[in-house]
Amino acid sequence: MGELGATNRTLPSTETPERGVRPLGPPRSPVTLHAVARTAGVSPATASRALNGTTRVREDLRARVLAAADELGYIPNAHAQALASSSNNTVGVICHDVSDPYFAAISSGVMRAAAEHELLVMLASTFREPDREIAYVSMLRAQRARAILLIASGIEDRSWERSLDSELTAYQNSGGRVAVVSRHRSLRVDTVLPENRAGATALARALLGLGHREFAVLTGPARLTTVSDRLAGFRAGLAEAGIRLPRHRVITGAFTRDGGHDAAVQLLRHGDRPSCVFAVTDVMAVGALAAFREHGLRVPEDISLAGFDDIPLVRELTPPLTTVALPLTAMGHSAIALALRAERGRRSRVERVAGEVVLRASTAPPAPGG
Amino acid sequence: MGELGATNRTLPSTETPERGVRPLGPPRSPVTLHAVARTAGVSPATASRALNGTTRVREDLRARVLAAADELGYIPNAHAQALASSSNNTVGVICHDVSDPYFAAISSGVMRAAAEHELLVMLASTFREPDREIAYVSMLRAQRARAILLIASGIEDRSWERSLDSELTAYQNSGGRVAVVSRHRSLRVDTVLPENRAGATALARALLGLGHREFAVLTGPARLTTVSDRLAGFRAGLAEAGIRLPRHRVITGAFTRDGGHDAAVQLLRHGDRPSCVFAVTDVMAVGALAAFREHGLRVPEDISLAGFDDIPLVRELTPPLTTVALPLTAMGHSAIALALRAERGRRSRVERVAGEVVLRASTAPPAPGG
DNA sequence: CAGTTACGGGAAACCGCTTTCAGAAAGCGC
DNA sequence: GCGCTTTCTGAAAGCGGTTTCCCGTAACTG
Repeated sequence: MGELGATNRTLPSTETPERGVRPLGPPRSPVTLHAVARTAGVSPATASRALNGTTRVREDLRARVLAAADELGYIPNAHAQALASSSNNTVGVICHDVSDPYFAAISSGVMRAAAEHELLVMLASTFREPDREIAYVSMLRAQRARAILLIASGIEDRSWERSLDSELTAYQNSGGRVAVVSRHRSLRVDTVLPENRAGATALARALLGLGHREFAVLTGPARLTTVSDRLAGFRAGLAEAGIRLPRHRVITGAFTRDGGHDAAVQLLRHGDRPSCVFAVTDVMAVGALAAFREHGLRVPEDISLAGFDDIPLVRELTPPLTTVALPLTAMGHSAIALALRAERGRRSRVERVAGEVVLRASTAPPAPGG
Repeated sequence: MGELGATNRTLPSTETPERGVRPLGPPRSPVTLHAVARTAGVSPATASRALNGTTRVREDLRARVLAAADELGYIPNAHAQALASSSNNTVGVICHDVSDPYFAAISSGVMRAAAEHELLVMLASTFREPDREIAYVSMLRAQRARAILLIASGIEDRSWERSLDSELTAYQNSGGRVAVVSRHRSLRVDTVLPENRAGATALARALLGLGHREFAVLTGPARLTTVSDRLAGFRAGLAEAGIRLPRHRVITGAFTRDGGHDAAVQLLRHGDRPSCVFAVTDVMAVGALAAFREHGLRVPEDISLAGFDDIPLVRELTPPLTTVALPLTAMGHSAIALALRAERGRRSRVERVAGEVVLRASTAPPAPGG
């Protein structure tokens, strides 16, 4: 493919005989720093200094350079800059699925922080394929990204995870910074981690406070600490009231809306119905809510439902969802801050963020006859 | 809310003089192609060729190079590659707000297409600040991105839009490709454009078919063709039944959930209530639904509500929203395809995608006593 | 007024890779 | 066995900047 000569208007008959590709202007070659320097009547070195302000430059020269740059429409070549200065201002963000509202909320904070720091964000979506995740880390390494953010990135397969870890370690050894949001990792990386246990325990207490005694939990892949912590925390909360969670009331599903839906369906198939269901993520809860409705159950009259995360969407549901609210946007923001601060020679560390139980209409005291 | 510094509990003593920054491995300098070539006993040129497969290389040499690269953990420097070959594989995507579900759905397709083409996506969020939009185009120019995608990017201010246009044109003149999704632009750019008029007209017909005669529309900024086309299409549909839309029944709000909410509130303040409301985007409809509920109106018993776009979220609402469904993910995918195809010397063009009316429970025949 | 010092600008090396260009080696026909 | 192609390989010239190093000049010192 014709990667070169991207601007060949003059090639008459190579490809199809289409004409008029370029509407206006000649195929002028890109304006380089040298060109700017020449029209300003200074050396490239001076032009560079004037543009970047790294060193004092006589005011009149500086003005001439700036004028020339402006006149020529000079745009520095970021690749050349990166190469020469061996530094750049890009960060990579890797997530499973850009359309997941959980990710969207976090990345909103990431984008804000990136804007504040004048960083360019390279976003990669793995579609939950582990090899893709590794490939992206590799690509970001090639780009010499200043930091890589793994958002809610969990690989369930042990061996894939190993290669991911080694890739990340290699990246760190070459000076890169890794920050993980909302996942525990064995690596020494900056981490923004919700208080999953405590949050789930608090939620359990709140639900107990409503009078519930019969619970079920819809969980995700057990290997993820997010799941196990929330489950453990919830169990701990129930235990305080002497309540145990029977095995058959813990249903595992995929970490998606449909996973929640299917888990809920499976639960209902049992016949015996808990009075209250906790889905370990809001996204799963959304699916569960739909499933309950399909089965003719009213929430919260027939069954209470609670989630975790407080993605914006759950406020629009009917009924709005009780959940453990996490400052998702702030978490994304923190991740960048952490990674950047780390650059200044800090050792990696974990920032824990608390969740807050928000009782909404999806939970209510159990029906008397329940 | 405290977007910054969310919850740092672990701060030991702010800027303490920490040691032991690099946990393992010496600060080995990055492995270059030359190093690979040296350990393979060939010239850098050959190493490059072996790695990239641009030219035939004797099999044993090729093997040695590959082995050396693997052993040394060689990762090419993308900047150097880009500089030397004056080409790269990055595309830029500019949107208002990454957490907007409309964007999320589209960008999901973008990411998929990017993965297929082995492209790296640089994502920029403008937060609806026009200067930011321009700044990002400039940054993407500096990065020599192969293409820039503008997703639902509309600037309401004329003068800002002019500078954006000139920036984009300059980019095109230097060989860049611009693709716009879901916005009409005067520039000669590749465009993926929904059939907003036809979709809205079809929706109007469907609503008329339910028996409605009293309508209101919640619109966005009038300068955006998305808005004006949908409004005009809706009007045209109503006109077929001899119905006109009174001025006071067309309320303008921001293109957001809250904008829809506020517009709905404003509408209700009028006292006289239409039997059916059309929000020009689903996102606005979500806000409107909430507003109706706050005012004690039942949807669809008291008032019907329809949207446009079919973002995934509206299926989870109660009632699910009637809307004009757009293949959002496919649109994002197309945008990349369009931009890439364009590189091969095609002139820019417009791809129109049809919307399909999906009647859900948020619309019903008007109440008899209406 | 001579001797330093400080300051700012230019030449050139270099960042890490790709890609001509030309030469060496190998293959071929006669 | 000789001359001509055909294949590969290596040397070297960039790609477009940044930055070191050095030098000329102006400013400062006694």
